[in-house]
Amino acid sequence: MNSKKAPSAPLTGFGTHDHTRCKAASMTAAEALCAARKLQLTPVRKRVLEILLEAHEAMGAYDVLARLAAEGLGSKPPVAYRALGFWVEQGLVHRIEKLNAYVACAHPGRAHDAAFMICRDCGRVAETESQGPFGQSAGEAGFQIESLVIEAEGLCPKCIPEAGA
Amino acid sequence: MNSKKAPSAPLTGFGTHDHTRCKAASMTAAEALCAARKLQLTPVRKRVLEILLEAHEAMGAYDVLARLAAEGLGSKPPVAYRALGFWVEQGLVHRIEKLNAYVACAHPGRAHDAAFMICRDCGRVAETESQGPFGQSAGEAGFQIESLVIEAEGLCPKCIPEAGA
DNA sequence: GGCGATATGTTATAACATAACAGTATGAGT
DNA sequence: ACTCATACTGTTATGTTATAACATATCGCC
Repeated sequence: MNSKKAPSAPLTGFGTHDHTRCKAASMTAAEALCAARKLQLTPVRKRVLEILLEAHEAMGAYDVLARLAAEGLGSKPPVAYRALGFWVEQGLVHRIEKLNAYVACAHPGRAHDAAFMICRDCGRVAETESQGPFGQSAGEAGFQIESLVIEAEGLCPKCIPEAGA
Repeated sequence: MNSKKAPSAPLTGFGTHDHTRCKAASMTAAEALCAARKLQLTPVRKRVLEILLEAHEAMGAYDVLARLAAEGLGSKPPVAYRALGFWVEQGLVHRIEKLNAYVACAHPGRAHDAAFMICRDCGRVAETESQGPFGQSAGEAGFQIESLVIEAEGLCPKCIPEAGA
């Protein structure tokens, strides 16, 4: 009985917000970042980030690719994977392992370990920041953490029976 | 310059231990669990769990399948995926999202949210328990968590230059 | 011994990802 | 301007992971 409803308004968190502004802010952050790190903000890269920001949702690599292809910007998987990989490296896009999907970072410009809440009903994804899930145990084990995946699956406020809208 | 060395001794954590005993204990736990929940411990299911316990390492579904096939226990992907899915549902096997792989639970019989440390050099995986990575934020957001993925990638003690063996 | 439920066997294909190499653009140094 | 090195994109081909759908078998129960 999953509703599989499409989001009625674009959102990445579970609340709404001024999306035009957030998109513009992210693109500005991307430009600044590329300039600072002497990286090329090429048409494919730029467009891939825009696509994710416009969707404001987690998208599969092939979904991104389809949009690129529709615009004549590359039609083969490596084109999409390379651009996505570029942004993931730069921290402006996160990969959601549980979904094999990619989402634009909600906090560009700030270094952070992202944590995600994934609604199994509507599919929306909200990004928050991690609270250091390993406590002392990684340090005690002598393990040197380089990257972190934190993803919760469950029901978002709108999809919880009763409590939802 | 990654060494890609195979583990010299079987281990799931980064330390060694009495593996024969841990395997037997897990199989006993599995039998008890199936009896308690009135689930069938069929040959395929049993063998899949044994394979993971013997490997004592994260294995891909197709690796598990290859071993099943070698023993005449099923040669097509769904056979392996179903048995793995069964154990994941029962909590005796965890899926490592970052590796698309499966590993026998190191703490069978205890309900827990698992967290993993994955060495990017030697590929070994250690299981610990989670510290609740979302703090208040999931509750505040009204998100109802049903399952949790926590995976750190980095260097295990043996693979850290200087500090290692 | 027939029925429902559960599990396995099998075919086929979907979905996700990358290796390898060819071509193109850009920028630095001369 | 020329040439070289570097970085990016285009393309082919293939590898890897996963599941839908349906057929067959097995088991417990009445």
